Amino acid sequence: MEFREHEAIYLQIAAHVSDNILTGKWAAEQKIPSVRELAVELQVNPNTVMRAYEFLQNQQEIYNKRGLGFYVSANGAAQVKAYRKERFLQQELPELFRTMQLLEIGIDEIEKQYTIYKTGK
Amino acid sequence: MEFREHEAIYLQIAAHVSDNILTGKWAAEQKIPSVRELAVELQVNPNTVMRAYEFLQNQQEIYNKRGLGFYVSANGAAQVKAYRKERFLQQELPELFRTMQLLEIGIDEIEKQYTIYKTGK
Amino acid sequence: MEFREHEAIYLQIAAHVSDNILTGKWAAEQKIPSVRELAVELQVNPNTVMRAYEFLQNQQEIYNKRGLGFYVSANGAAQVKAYRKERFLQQELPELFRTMQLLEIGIDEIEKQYTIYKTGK
Amino acid sequence: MEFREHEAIYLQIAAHVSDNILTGKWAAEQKIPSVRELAVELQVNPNTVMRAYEFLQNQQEIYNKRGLGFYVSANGAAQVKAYRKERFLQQELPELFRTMQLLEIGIDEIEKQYTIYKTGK
DNA sequence: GTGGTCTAGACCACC
DNA sequence: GTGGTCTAGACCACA
Repeated sequence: MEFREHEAIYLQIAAHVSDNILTGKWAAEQKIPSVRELAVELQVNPNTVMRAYEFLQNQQEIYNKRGLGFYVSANGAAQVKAYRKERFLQQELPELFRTMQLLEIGIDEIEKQYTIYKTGK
Repeated sequence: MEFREHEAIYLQIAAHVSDNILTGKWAAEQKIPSVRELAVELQVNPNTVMRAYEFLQNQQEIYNKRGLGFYVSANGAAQVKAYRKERFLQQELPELFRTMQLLEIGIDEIEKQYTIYKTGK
Repeated sequence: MEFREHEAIYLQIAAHVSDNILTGKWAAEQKIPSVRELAVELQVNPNTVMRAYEFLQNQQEIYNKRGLGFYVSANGAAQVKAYRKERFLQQELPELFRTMQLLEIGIDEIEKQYTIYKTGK
Repeated sequence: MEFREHEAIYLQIAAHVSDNILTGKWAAEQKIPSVRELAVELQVNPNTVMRAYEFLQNQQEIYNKRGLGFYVSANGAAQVKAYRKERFLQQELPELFRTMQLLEIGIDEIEKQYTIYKTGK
């Protein structure tokens, strides 16, 4: 996995884990990779993975069973989805619209690109 | 002007100046506020404004006339716009689409929000 | 290290680092001294070293690993060399020739001085 | 006339005037353009031209007749030439040789470029 | 430990 | 007046 330059690595890891929970790849109550495992896989310092897990624990997407590891929360996926949807509609979208206006890009252009995106996959 | 917590102030200033160039508020070949002026206006240290100007100079949006101050590049607005449009279409939009897919949000939802946004203004 | 009067210190530091990369003293992918270390060694403010490193990063001679330090770019030396060679041939040399003409100095004089230089070392 | 970015304008003007004296375009004891004339021609502030003239006066390449203007010194050309030749041999050339060594450029390459330069003109 | 940002204040060359 | 550089010192996020 390669990391973007300008975002903290632990946040990128958290997002990555979040994605796996959201898509159901890691189901509720299921154990996720140990800190060390993931650290080796991603070639980062274990502390950094730990920080990502702590972050997700604070958001109650995952929880810790002492001595066993981290597990996906019962309603993990739902929670993540609700949280991110909220943020998407309240923050990201308005920002997008502002940018569009500044760059004089119409909603039709977005639709066009969307079609391209969907067919291109 | 108020600054967001998580982004470097000098980058926010640069973005602000960039916007003014993009919208044509500051036309090509026109002088922009001096480092000291803007520093007073924004209530930050002159060094911070200086960093923002350096950044924009590197991107060739503005240039310096020795002893006179900073000026908007001849094709400043066009350049900024082309650069940002490119980035928007190549990077931000695909990312947006990926998020939409993940959150199961359709293009119709975007259109709906867009209408709300436009009428709300 | 002593600094010339008329050139910004941070540029002299950058040139110094560049030389070390060019000569292969600091090999590709190798860590270079931390900002603080070099600041102590050169007896300058850390900010000044930081500016030098920023400059070199912009030129893609070095890059930053978050939390770890600055590293020589993969093709750092090659890039520096190509860049400087280009500049030498395209800019410095023609300027030299113009000066020679103006001062009525022939190529033979250059050769003579070159011999002196090489033997004198 | 266009000015290089990184060198003080008044020094570039001085060099330009010096060239004219050196080549004999402006002969000894002959009047050179007035400060204002040159300022208009070069589109710079008269103060800047004045500074260049002061600089040349210090080097005794030109002198001032009060109320009349600036004149090329009796032995202006000779003086300029001697001064610049000295600097060329003592400073510029050794620097050049050092660069050549660093970039692994031999004297033969210089000769080759010189031939190209001379025939190209 | 690493870089990154910011402030305050100073001094300078240049136009 | 303009930018440009430098220092000292602080605080922060990140690995």
